Amino acid sequence: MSLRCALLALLEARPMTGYELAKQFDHSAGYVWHASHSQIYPELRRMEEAGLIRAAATARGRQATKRTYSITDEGCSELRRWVDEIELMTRERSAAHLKATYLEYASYDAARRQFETHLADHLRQVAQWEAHVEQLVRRDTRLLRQRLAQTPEAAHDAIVDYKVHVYRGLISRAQAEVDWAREGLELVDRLQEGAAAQGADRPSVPLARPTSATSG
Amino acid sequence: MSLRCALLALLEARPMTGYELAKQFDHSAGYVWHASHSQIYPELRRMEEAGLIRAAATARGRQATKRTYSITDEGCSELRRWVDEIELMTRERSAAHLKATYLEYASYDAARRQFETHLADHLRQVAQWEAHVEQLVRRDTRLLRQRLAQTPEAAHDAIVDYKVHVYRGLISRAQAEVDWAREGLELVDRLQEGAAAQGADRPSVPLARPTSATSG
DNA sequence: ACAGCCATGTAAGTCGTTACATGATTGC
DNA sequence: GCAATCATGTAACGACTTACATGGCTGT
Repeated sequence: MSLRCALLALLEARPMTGYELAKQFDHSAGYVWHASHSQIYPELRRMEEAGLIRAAATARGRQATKRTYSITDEGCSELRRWVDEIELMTRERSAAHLKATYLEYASYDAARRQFETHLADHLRQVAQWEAHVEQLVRRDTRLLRQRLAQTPEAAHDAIVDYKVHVYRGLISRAQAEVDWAREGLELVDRLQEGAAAQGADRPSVPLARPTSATSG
Repeated sequence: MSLRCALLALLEARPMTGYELAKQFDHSAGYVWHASHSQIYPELRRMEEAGLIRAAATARGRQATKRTYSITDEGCSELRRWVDEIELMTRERSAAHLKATYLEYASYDAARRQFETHLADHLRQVAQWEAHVEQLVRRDTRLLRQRLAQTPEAAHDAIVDYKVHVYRGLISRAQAEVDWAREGLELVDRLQEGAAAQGADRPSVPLARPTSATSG
């Protein structure tokens, strides 16, 4: 449902081709919900079949056709229905945190690399989102301008403020990840220093322990 | 790979049945990586086939058999390989944030309910994780005691500290979500007050706009 | 006898990824 | 002519969800 409604929301701003939609998922929309073109094209077909969007097909060359989708009234209703419905929380599933739980099996270097990567990734995200927030407050992304242009001025603050609030939220969450990674690096240093007497390259957790019976 | 390695890590502490593993995913392990029994049972079979774990089958009644799995040397190697490998960041995909981006289409009440649910969900998570951290620092979860019992004392700090660090990290991230939800509620209030002159129940974003051509 | 937990599975369907595959248009 | 970008798809696979389905054991 999320991909479907993300597409509806984008098309509410202006009609677009699948290709243009896919590109939006490489920035703006994709900063909060990622999707690849191989997922988008079939979904658009299903949405068209469901009457949520309508395609205007134009010929390109002799075989190819370009399909420009626009939202229908039914699509708008669906969008409204979706935003009014409360979104249930998904269960936690963080590969990075899962792995970090078991870093005692890793070498200190591997543990450090893990946190360094995490740090770099989230710093990059913070920068990206911060740039986007700046664009939003200046109201100068193409899509936002189009959306504002077709909306009474009384609604402009709401449109902008909700988006700014979302990206600021993502920034503080990512900032929490940045801090976590930095503290992780300090932790690895501390653990390695603490174990310096032994001079081991990793905490001495045995690889294969005596299992009850090594039969079979 | 994450589910597989989460299972391996659990079995490294002690042999368990699929049922016991599934229960671990309702607490501890499940606090960072959730999985249901219908996912766990087939995965265990595949892991057994791959030689990562070994099952000890015991009869229950005339038809049923109980399978207690333990990790093999190969499984331990796989676990080591996994922790030493860096975990790539997954692309952002947050349904709550996506929806919040488009709350201008929702009524103020719906927007408020959205943030209230988000707030409640994450407060619950914070409480859960904080309780778990306390257990970890006191070193009194069954699994942790078993893991420590079979490990040289020099490694105990690493085992505990990495886990504590993970859950503290999840707590600050969840705390960021809590703050975000609270600020969201304030934002809705502010927007509604700002629009009070009009007395509308939601920002005046038209449901169905004039599409280029309402043909078909 | 019944409830509640222990224990194990399957089936259908959704969602998402990676890789494969093709062709058109624009600008240099 | 070539590269970049525009444009649209399919196929195979893997991950996950929800629902269905069964049976055993323990204590009251």
